[in-house]
Amino acid sequence: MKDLTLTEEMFLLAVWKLKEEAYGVTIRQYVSEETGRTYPYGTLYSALDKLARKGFVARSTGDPSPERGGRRKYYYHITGQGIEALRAAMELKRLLWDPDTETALSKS
Amino acid sequence: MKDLTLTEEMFLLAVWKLKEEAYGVTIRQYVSEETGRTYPYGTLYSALDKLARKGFVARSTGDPSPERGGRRKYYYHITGQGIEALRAAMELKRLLWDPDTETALSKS
DNA sequence: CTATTTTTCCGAAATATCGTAAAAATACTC
DNA sequence: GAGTATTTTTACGATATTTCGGAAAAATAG
Repeated sequence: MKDLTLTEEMFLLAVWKLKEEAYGVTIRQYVSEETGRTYPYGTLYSALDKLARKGFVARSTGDPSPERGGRRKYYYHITGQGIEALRAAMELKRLLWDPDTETALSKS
Repeated sequence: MKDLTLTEEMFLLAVWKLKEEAYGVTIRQYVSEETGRTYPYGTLYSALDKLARKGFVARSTGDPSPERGGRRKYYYHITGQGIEALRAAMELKRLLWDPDTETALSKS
């Protein structure tokens, strides 16, 4: 099972959070707002590609009827596997982060 | 402000958790147990080096009086900056992960 | 045809990870 | 103290992976 990169994790969370509205631009904007860091499109789409290839997101073509023209959007949806990966990653971090958790060594 | 890699985050958490007992071998073992993944020493020490250079951990020479000989240990301690970095990273993740949190876009 | 929005492309540069043999430092034994 | 066993760290080239930039292309409405 491949791990999630930090940025992958970030973008995956964004996809998850944005639900029906997750496409390139909104994802980028969302991550930018939350992290204070703006990623170039190269990074964004490359990460989304990797997520798709790992089966953590799926892509669907958007309806071609926006407000003022412009290229068709591709929406991203988190998959079951994606949710699972996210949940596992978060679980691990929470476990480690939780101050009450004993370490294996501290029990000696 | 440099970000933490996923593995860096991992090792930093381990250092933090192991407190006075954090040196190469215990760190490696701890991470291995928690994640189910064993990192080679190259990866381990390279990550610790980077953490040290970023000021997130400090290194101190251990007392040379173990049980059965062997090279001197170098203990790692998390620094204030390290704690701050960890806290920030965790905070962000918790925020994003928390299902109740509204997205900027969902408020429209 | 023009304006607009979104995605793609792609090589270069930066980083991360691997593996493992070797070196260093120390205690123990006689 | 010399040799041996033990523990831990270091070194480092080779791979692999990520990230960057941003101009260009695609798709669409007016």
